[in-house]
Amino acid sequence: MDAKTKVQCEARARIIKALGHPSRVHMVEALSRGERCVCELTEMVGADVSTVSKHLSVLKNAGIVKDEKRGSQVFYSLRVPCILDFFGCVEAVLQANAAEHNALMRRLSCAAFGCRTK
Amino acid sequence: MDAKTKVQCEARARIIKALGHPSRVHMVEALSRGERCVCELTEMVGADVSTVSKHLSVLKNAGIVKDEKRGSQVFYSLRVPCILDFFGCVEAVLQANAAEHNALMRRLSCAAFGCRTK
DNA sequence: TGGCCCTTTGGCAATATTGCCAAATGTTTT
DNA sequence: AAAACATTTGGCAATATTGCCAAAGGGCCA
Repeated sequence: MDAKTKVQCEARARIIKALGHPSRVHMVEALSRGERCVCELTEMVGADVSTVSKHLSVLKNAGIVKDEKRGSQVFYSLRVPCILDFFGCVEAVLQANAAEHNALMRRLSCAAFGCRTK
Repeated sequence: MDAKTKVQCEARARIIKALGHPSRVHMVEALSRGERCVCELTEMVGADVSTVSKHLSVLKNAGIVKDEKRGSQVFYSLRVPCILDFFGCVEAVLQANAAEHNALMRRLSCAAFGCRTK
């Protein structure tokens, strides 16, 4: 793998990795519907404020969200709207997984109860 | 966060996380251009075969790729084509990051050399 | 059968991530 | 100024990820 490709893959992976956590997925999804302050996100996620703050800084360092201080609160919002394309494809993978799971279940129950397969 | 949302976010994060590694990004990108055997991917990534095999099993467990054994080789391919939408958005984030980085550099060099800003 | 590929698995040490508490910082209110 | 609130940071233990080596299948061919 040549040096340039390596740097490129690392840059991409860094961004994707930042999205790879349940709480962060949840927060990004909420942010796609509009800005939120840390307190709102904290309430939503149900973890310690400090934990949420650190999650947000991961997203911020990756360039996925931006923050804006207003008074004593900090509001976060998506920096790039297309993040949702992401989730569209994730959904497609999940559906494929579910379909396969169903097929497996069908086969298993055929094996157990002796239904006829081609 | 209610139980259903939690499960949903975990499922999504699991898939995204599987893509969050430089070697895996590289491999998925290659696979988007067609199937590849483990040996090809190994050569491409430049790591130990066992390492590559483990990366592939991460992608497979997430439902991102599928494998097919032919003779003594195993060929991997994408299971869901839209994975590329992913990279499209990642690219957008990278560009936003680069733009911001440039703006920062401009400001810094103004500060250092005293150019005029509005 | 024996030897040679291709691939996966087990094991392990190095490293990174996560989440909480406590404490620090900055802001608004009393 | 003190109290109350919103957020970030430092520290730390628990956990997960990563990558190599060694070893274990399977398949192919002489």
